[in-house]
Amino acid sequence: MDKAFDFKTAQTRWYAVWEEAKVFEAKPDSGKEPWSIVIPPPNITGNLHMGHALVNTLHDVLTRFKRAQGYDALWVPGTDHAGIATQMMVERQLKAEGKTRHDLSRAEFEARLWAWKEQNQGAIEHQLKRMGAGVDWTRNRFTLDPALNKAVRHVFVEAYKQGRIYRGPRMIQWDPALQTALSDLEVKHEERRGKLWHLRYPLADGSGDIVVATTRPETMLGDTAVAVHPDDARYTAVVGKLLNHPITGRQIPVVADSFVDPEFGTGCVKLTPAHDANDFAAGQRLKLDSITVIGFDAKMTAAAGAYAGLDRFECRKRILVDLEEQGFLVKVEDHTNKIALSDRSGAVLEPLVSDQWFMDVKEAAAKSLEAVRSGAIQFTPEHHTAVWEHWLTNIQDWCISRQLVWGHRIPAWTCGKCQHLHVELEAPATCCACGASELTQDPDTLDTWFSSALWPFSVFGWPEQTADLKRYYPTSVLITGYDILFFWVARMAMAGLTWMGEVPFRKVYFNSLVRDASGQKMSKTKGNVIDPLEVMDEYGTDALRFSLAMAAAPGTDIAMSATRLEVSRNFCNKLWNASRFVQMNLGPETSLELDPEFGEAEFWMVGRLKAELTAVTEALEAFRFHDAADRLYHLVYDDFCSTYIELAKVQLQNGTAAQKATILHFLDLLLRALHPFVPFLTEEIHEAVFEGRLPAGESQLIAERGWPLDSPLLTRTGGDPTLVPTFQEALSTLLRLKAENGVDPAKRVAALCSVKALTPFTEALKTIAKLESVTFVDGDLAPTDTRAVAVVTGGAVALELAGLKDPVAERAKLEKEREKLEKELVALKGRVDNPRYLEKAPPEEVEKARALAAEKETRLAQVSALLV
RNA sequence: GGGGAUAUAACUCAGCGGUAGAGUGCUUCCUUCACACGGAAGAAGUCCCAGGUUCGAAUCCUGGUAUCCCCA
Repeated sequence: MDKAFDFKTAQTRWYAVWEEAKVFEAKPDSGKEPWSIVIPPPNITGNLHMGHALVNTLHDVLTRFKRAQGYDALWVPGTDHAGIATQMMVERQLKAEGKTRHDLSRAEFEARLWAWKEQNQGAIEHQLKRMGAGVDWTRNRFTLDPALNKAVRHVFVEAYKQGRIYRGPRMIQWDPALQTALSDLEVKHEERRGKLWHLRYPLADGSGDIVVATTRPETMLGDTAVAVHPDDARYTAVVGKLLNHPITGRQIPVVADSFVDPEFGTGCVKLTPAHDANDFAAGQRLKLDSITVIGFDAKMTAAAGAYAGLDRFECRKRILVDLEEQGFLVKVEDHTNKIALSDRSGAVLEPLVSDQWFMDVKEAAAKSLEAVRSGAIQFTPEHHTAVWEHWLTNIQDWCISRQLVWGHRIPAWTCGKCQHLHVELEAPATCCACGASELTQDPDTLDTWFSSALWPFSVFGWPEQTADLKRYYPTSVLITGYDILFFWVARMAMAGLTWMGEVPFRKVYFNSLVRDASGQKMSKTKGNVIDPLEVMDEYGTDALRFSLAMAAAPGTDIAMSATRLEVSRNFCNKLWNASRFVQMNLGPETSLELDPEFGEAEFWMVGRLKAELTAVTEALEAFRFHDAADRLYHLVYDDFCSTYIELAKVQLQNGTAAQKATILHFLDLLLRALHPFVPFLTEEIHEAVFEGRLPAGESQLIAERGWPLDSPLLTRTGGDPTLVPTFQEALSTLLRLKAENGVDPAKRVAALCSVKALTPFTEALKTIAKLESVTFVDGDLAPTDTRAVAVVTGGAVALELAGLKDPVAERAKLEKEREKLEKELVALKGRVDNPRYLEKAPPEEVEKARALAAEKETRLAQVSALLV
């Protein structure tokens, strides 16, 4: 084995081997219990970013863990067609050629989109392989696959028949840049400094005028009323009167409606039902006319009269000039208002009335609420249930149609002759109402999330009742970012409960956001993006994965940094070198088939392994990835490398094959537990160390081996579990005495020890602490002029330091320890002597406190004795 | 306007009712035969503030303060 772990070689070798061995393929006929998870399908437009790296690491850790535990583990991969994003990419490409999509026919444009998909889909898939993602590629899906399209059409047609999907003119958020409607979720609100203009509207009867306040004067061309609050005494007299519109001269009424906020502006608002969601609703209630003055191109329509053809913002400027000239502009105030922007294009959205398809999701939302309330779906971290409650109880109908080409085309056809609407799975040949054959399909496609919502069952072939569907639905777990709780998780829950009659997943783990080293959100504009592909080249894929797992504490965002990555890279190298050391010293005859031989160190080590592997297993079951990774980190570093290997060095170098086999067994357990986190590293070590040493019938690939907690080795007990910790204490105390007294660490001095139980560790103490000798003494160790003494559990240790001892420093140290012990004892005594404590605290707690107090007291006595 | 989260060592964060923890950084030291991507020793914290519950609170409750996120 090389002196350092060469991650570049390891991480390019093994994926193909695993694929070849079909390690990741589901085994429906294995008789094993199924365990399944579906990937949050990455966009085909995307490249692997830190978010993907995290979510896929966690998926892979869990899937490999479950497979090792003996489940038929299935991780379904796939990609998402990403309607808007993909279309934007291809339109950009066309623009470079000096064309727009309107220069192409729909079929030609679609062909370009598919070509782009074919060219780019491979990128993200390749990047997933680089991460080591153990997905079942034989079940790879794409949201526009014919089978998945069938699922979409099926849902659409059924929901339409049930009245859950309908089409109608509604006020929607229109993106003038992308030329499509958006759902509420695709809108982001931003605060911007604007103005509040106070405009005078004269009463038609000449009895005066009223002043309205508006943030969007250009929409006044579409005013059909002015509204006040019915209880607003200032305006009671004018309700019902007519006004002369300052620009159009049209007469419009003053109406009363309680939606008006009397505190805002003048308490008077103009109503423009065609261009504001509140006004639209008021217009419906009050049966007002609606005049559309801004078109889908964000320019003023013919209805805007003299302003027709102007851009909406240009129109605003012009209209304000005109209002001022004619004396209708009363006042201008600074005003901060929230404006609606397109999450995709960034364009200022225009609320417009438009004919769109909607889905009524009230019933499905109620079912989803119930699923979480009843525990049928469990969230980690739990607090997301509050967000779930809040959103689903206030849910609005979902605008599902998009004016895009790339996506699932709406299966609706209109008869050119009688206008009859057909919603069918397949294109009807003739109109069922009039028999005509001139049917045109709705040009629009569905919101991308419409198909994503069906993902947990469409990937298994639904609506066909496939074997996979029966076996792997509902999936076991969903792991995804909390930022798509509404977009995706809620919609999957609704779809699953509606169409499958069962939750799509039993547990949801919301992973955190990965931020930069200082906790800032990564963004291209800030230039603080950490690219996982570069990280894999620089630190290794295993280091990246381990860093992410270490930091994945539920509910806390991850600050990713070079330091973190270095820690993981160093850890990988440490494990590599410990393995290398073991490997170097194994004779050819050492194998896992030999019966391991146990001594004190082995009993202690197996106890540590048992405790930690149990805790790691529990942590993984509870999605405490950070806890699992952290325990393994310390198990390797502190217990295995720093303590056990040091103790076992003699056996490793000069011991019997059986003694060496014991060490080999421990390494085997560690590697198997670490494999889900660092698959390339462990596979590489497994090959280098265990080739020819595995029991017959055991897989040569660690990816196929079992979870170590089941190992019979872990049931071995015996020895005194306190010995090794006491040895560690004695060792570090002796080293401390050396350091404090300025002794060269390499200088061999004589040591004394009053803890007789440590006799078996004499050689270890001598070797590791570089001592000339270790003499065990009866009774107490008293300090002398040449002897530095320190207290340890069960006794004391000392160094003979003729001419080297620094009595002042040593005394100061002891005094400090005494002070600390006294302070601790006061606190402990205060507790143990308190009758209320004795009465109320649990007995085992009292016992623990008493034992601790006794121990401290002994130690204090020993320290004090040394100070006399 | 509504909802959620976070405040612990210089930094990034665990712990979340019973003696304050990790990694990094810092100080001092070690070219020791697996590893300097290493080893040893050490210093370092009114656990945001104020109340309350409790025998006992960094941990639970209430109210502040600060920061972040989401929804309208």
